[in-house]
Amino acid sequence: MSNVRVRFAPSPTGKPHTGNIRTAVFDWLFARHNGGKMILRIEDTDRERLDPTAAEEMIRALKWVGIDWDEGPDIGGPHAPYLQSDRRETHLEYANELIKSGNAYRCYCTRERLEQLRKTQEERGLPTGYDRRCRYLPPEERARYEESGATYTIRLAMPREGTVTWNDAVFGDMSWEYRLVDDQVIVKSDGFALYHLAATVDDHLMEITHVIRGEEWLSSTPKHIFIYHSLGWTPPTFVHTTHILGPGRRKLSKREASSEFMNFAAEGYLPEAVLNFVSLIGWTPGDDRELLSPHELIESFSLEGLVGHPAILDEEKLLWYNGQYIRSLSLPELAKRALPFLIKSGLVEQNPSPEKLNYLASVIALEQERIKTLADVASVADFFLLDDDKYEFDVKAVAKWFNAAGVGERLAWVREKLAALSLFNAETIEQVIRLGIEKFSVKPGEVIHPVRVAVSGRTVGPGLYELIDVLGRDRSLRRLDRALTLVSK
RNA sequence: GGCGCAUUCGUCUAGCGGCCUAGGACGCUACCCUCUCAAGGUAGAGACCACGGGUUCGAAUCCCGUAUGCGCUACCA
Repeated sequence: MSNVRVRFAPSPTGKPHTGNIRTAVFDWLFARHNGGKMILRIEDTDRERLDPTAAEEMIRALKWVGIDWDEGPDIGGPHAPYLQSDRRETHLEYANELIKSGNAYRCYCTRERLEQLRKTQEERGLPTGYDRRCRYLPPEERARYEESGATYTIRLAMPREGTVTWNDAVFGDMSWEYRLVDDQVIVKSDGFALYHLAATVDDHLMEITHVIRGEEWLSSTPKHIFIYHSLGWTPPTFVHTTHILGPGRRKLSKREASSEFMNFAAEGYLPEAVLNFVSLIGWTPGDDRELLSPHELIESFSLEGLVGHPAILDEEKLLWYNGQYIRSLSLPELAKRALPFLIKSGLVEQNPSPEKLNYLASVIALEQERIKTLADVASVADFFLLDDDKYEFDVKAVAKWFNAAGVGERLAWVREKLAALSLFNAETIEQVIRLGIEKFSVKPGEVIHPVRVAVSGRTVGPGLYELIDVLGRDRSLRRLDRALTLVSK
């Protein structure tokens, strides 16, 4: 399949949804796996729901997660335009062709009549749908409508009998009775084509070979196939992907942070982790691998691995992925990515000096295996960045370690020894602590823990010797002094 | 209501008739490592394969029914 062409066709009606992006990911992996083309098309035919910033945000989200495309509204391509509203004339052209061949017709019914119709159908427990009044309009009545200049929509004249079949790449052999399919409106009274027509025409004209889209489209595929056939075209392969659900197997609601895709970026997730995670929701490489680089994802991707049932997005697992990727990052890279989060939390100034950047790197080196998101750096390493008289002491930590007998004496002793050290590094610091343990004949923890609380304010964190080393002698001594004032005499 | 799709550990999934007394991962528990927290390592608990019928020498795997969930049923996508 070297001529594979797939398209991701979002409608710009709001913030990018995780489900949308996952579909884009599948498109992209499939295109790249086959050496085909990835096309971005913006389906903005719904002028009422249009959100002017949505397309940009979509592009930003796609780029963030690492997806690129070969043709699109931003870069053009051989099948331009890629903004669906710019293709209006083309859609109309084919709508008229459908009318000419008797596969579509103008419908003059008012919205009011349609609403009334639906209401009675619902009341009587009948299947809802258009009653095809205008399809069988007497010629003279039709002429009257035309002369009066009445507005109209264009509807598909669906076959009243027969069955349509196709092979869905995910769900396998599908078959549908045509008589159950409604005479769908394909052109609105405002002259814009509806999805069914627009997408079908564009997909064909853009030579799309595989239509990868959400399973909500499964039920309308018969309409699309009917359009393809009516126009004498060959339908593409349909690939209907199942939905991503929220906790409780409910639809991923806007309430869930994970539904809005770029929240992942804001929360400090790495794009490569998100890509890996999202790829594995509803798709499996077929083996036991969990950690796959973008390259490996592309290499392993196949339609056969697509799963036929919806999946719940498990944020705990995403967190694990993120931790894995954070630990695999080089130090400079991690520092670079964490910096914006530090700045945002006010721990680091806007344009830090090279010295500060250096210090940051050594801090992050100590915390790398302790964080799961970039945002965690701020909470876990704040004491490194706060002034020596500003970092906070954890109340419980103080209560536990500063009240024991002899703590003040040990802390003061350590303070003096550290001050006297000619060479100040993790190794010599450890020697001091060890010496203290021996001198006071106490358990290691009885020296180590109070010192840790003294210099960091808490009981958890990196190894004490490295911690003090990074903090530096002057700051450590100041902190020890500050802690001494808190120790019960 | 009609039509369609789905149903394996809490979660993501492997499985495409015998290799399954159902495998992996996240999470959970215990232990090891250790100055704490992590990370890492080891072990464990966790699924009567939704339920009921078939088909077959043999079914998680094929067929039918039921239940449940989801989707579609718009001049939204």
